[in-house]
Amino acid sequence: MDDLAATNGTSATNGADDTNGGTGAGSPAEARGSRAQPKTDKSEQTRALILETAMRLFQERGYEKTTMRAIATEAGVSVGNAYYYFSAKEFLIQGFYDRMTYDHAADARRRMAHTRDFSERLEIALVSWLDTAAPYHEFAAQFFRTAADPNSSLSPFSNESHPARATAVELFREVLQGSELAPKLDAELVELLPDVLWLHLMVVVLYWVFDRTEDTERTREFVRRSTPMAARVINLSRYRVFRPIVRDAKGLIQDFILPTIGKTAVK
Amino acid sequence: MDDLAATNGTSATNGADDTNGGTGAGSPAEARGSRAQPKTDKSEQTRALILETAMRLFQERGYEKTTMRAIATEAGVSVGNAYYYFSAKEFLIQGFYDRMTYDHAADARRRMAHTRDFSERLEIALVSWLDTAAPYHEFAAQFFRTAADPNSSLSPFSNESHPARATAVELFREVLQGSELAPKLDAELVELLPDVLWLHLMVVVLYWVFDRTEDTERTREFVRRSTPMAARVINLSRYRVFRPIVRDAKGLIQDFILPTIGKTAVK
DNA sequence: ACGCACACTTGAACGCGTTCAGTTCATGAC
DNA sequence: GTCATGAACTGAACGCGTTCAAGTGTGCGT
Repeated sequence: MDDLAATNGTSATNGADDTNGGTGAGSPAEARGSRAQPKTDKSEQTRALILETAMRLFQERGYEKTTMRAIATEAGVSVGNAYYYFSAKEFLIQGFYDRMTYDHAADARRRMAHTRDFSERLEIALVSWLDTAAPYHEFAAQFFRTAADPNSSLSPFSNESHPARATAVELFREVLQGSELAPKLDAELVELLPDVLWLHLMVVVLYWVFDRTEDTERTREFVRRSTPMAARVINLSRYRVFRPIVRDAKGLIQDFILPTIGKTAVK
Repeated sequence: MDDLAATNGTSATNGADDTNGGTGAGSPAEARGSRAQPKTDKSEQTRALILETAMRLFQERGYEKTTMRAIATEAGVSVGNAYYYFSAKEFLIQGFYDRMTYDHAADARRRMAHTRDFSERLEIALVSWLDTAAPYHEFAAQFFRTAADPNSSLSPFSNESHPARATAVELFREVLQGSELAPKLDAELVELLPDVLWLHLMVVVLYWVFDRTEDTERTREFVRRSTPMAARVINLSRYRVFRPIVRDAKGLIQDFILPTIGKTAVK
């Protein structure tokens, strides 16, 4: 946990969506999470220091109980300075979220390398998320509340940019592509599935957030049970009987789900 | 909109879940949304006045921009008094939510009375919700954020009591029971489906909250498309080929979904 | 009539997230 | 060197949700 946000950085974070893109017709002069580009090393260090301190305090006391004043004091800066780097408290979560997504993807890749069984790979990917997120379960609830705000840039859906989602979807593409199932499916479905599997993860996350059992054992059981079923449904989709219903489902996903999470429908 | 919360009351709201039930093992001494039972008429009037004022201001300015001070001033009471009736700002939403659920159920029943086609009845129920909720779309986002907090009693899941959910589930039971489909399904499925259909509504609500199109046209299109598909899936479940997968799905729902939303699994 | 209990009401005060007018500091131009 | 520019930083102040010690009223027992 100490290494969280240790590599401060722009990693794969923001590109150049400031100059054009979504900002045009949106709400006027909406403040972004932080400054566009750091000018100095020192700046970058301060930013990292604040983020690190915040993460530590969040874990120690929870999100709501950690005050901006406490973060600033503990980091040895002023409140105003913290706001210079993170334009609101919730943007501190953004850094945390990006980092965790990255860690999860790395861990899942490592763990599922040994098998080509789709169901197993999917389960590994999901369980890996639960393990990665475990230390933060306590304050995840409070942070989830923020993420559920459609106006917040923290929402897992929409709000252009947010490369964390792309990272996660990419992981699920690999879950599928690395399995023996992928070659058996038609190309269009292979194209669609990663996003659907990511949605599966979102459902698991939702379940996890509300899970009050020891070590979130209930969610883990849920994953163990739901994963083979998902695999079975996908597998069955190859058969003729299911053709029409699969077609409908694909249409629904293409027209209504993907656009919502910021993809243009496959033409 | 003027008539919202006009009939102040306990309508079908709380019964007698104060004396026993869920409070036992829960968090210690958690404050309930308001006092248990009103002692006087005047009390009831004041409460209604505050709720009415709050709802009006929420619609005029949005949830966050409406301050407790403004509500109190506008209603001609003190801030403290507002807190005497609603122990937090979010509990004002509770009143709003209860009321809307009730209105929705009444409207949906009226509208679907003329048909016995399941798909049509389901669509009517969903569209009815969209129509009922339409005036509040603007501030629903902010209120949804609150509802997503697992610790909040506003969460649509869990948190025992909350008769609003029971009302909604009951509506979907009628959607099914009043259709020609119900007699064709096995009893167990008929038992399960209302809750699943309610989940369907929750998905629609989620979609709706994020919907920025004019008159939430996109969500309406989503309902038009997803409803027949849901009907088809349920209809197909009767056939032999699907027997094993339906069994699995039922198991998953019984063991993992229903308990989460406060039902004991059907034995 | 008295007083007592308790529902009801008040508004100042607390701690918080956030803002902003200002100060410090580093860097490049001359 | 010195000075201008703007990034980096400061902390008092604002508005908010919420709390609480203290009031006011009302009905009931005696």
